[in-house]
Amino acid sequence: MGGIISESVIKRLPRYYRFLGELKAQGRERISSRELSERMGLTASQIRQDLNCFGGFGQQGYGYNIEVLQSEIGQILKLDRPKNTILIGMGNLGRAVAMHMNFESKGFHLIGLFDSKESLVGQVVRNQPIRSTDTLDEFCRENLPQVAILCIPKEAAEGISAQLIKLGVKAFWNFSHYDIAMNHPGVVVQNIHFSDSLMRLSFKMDD
Amino acid sequence: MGGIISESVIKRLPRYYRFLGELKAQGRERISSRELSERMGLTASQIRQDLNCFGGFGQQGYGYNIEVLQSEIGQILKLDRPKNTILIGMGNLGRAVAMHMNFESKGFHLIGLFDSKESLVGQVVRNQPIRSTDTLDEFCRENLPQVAILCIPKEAAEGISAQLIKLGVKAFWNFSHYDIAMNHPGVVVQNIHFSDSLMRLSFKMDD
DNA sequence: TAGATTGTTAATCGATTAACAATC
DNA sequence: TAGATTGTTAATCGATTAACAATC
Repeated sequence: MGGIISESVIKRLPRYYRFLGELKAQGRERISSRELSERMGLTASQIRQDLNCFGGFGQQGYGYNIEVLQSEIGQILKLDRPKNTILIGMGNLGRAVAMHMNFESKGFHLIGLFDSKESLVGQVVRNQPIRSTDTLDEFCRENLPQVAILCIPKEAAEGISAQLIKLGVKAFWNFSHYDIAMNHPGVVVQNIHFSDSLMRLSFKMDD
Repeated sequence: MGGIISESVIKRLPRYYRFLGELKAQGRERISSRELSERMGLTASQIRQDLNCFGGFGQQGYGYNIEVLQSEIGQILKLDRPKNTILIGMGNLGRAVAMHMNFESKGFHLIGLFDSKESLVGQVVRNQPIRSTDTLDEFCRENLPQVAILCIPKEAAEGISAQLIKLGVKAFWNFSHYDIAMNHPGVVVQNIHFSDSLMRLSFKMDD
């Protein structure tokens, strides 16, 4: 409890959070590790092991209170903490990410949108003006974003990420193929690599 | 060699493919497992183990020929095989996926775009008309897509995926939170769950 | 109390790393 | 040939599963 949490456990936490949210929405009050395991396609053992990395949230003979457990996991995931966030790159992908995601429910406050293309600057997306990347330094010094979402090509990502790290950005949601984590150890990164996912899909298809 | 490949190995294959592609683009001809391991942040042992799941692509005392190895991995990933693909859901996300992805280079031929919203039907994206989901059955019987990309909400995904599986779709690239794999064992699925990734990012941020 | 189900320890399984003989 | 580096076997490490005493 409280020690270093393995990547395997971290990967499963958001899924627990989602499943518990659904159960809560269905009006369910309690659930056993066995029933949850059947719904999620895991073993009951694994669920109990995972949860006990963080504390004893259950009760013998009863199981887990769904609302309490979901809320606990939400706190473990720090979804309640406000995280000032900027998004760089307002092409198709950046636009979709900006419009599509429910950032606020996870504590990510989207405070700035940026693009280097002058023709996009000034356009309004999600009630926010697209700003020029020329103003990035100034904006960051004033607003101290902690998180940056990179929807830019690999070549641009190298420079921008170095710049942002200097300006105090500590976490990246990275849609580019530039390997931030490799080049800047200590920074927190989650990658979304569409093409890797597509290739794995291709691999798994029948012969 | 040729046996069952573990998920851990499958996850790394696209990354090998990408790194080798870059080395090739740089004009490099050969590389040792040691040098590749340093560039990728892995151990040389792991690389050799991974590759030897599929065959002996290297040569003692020399290393690996970059072009040959990349091409071999491409074949292992079946990127050369044509895969007729449809995309369901042309909201912000579907649009971005349709415009942004370089499908063709991985063998995915995008042959149809669909949405249930009548106001979108007829619009042209990426040189293709958006079709009504009412015409899905007919279209699939005529064109036999093997892959479907789902950019629709959870509620819609349940029905659409069942429908598509009946129509012979064998693989899904799933952006929804509906758990296709769980409900339809035997079907091939790769999920992209943005919000799970965001939650993991949140978790990893400093306290 | 009896039944259920947790928290936790021990056993198993699989993946990663190390070592080294084979060989280019 | 000597040096380099693979392919592969053995050792280690970590994650998953099983088992069960604790306890609600």
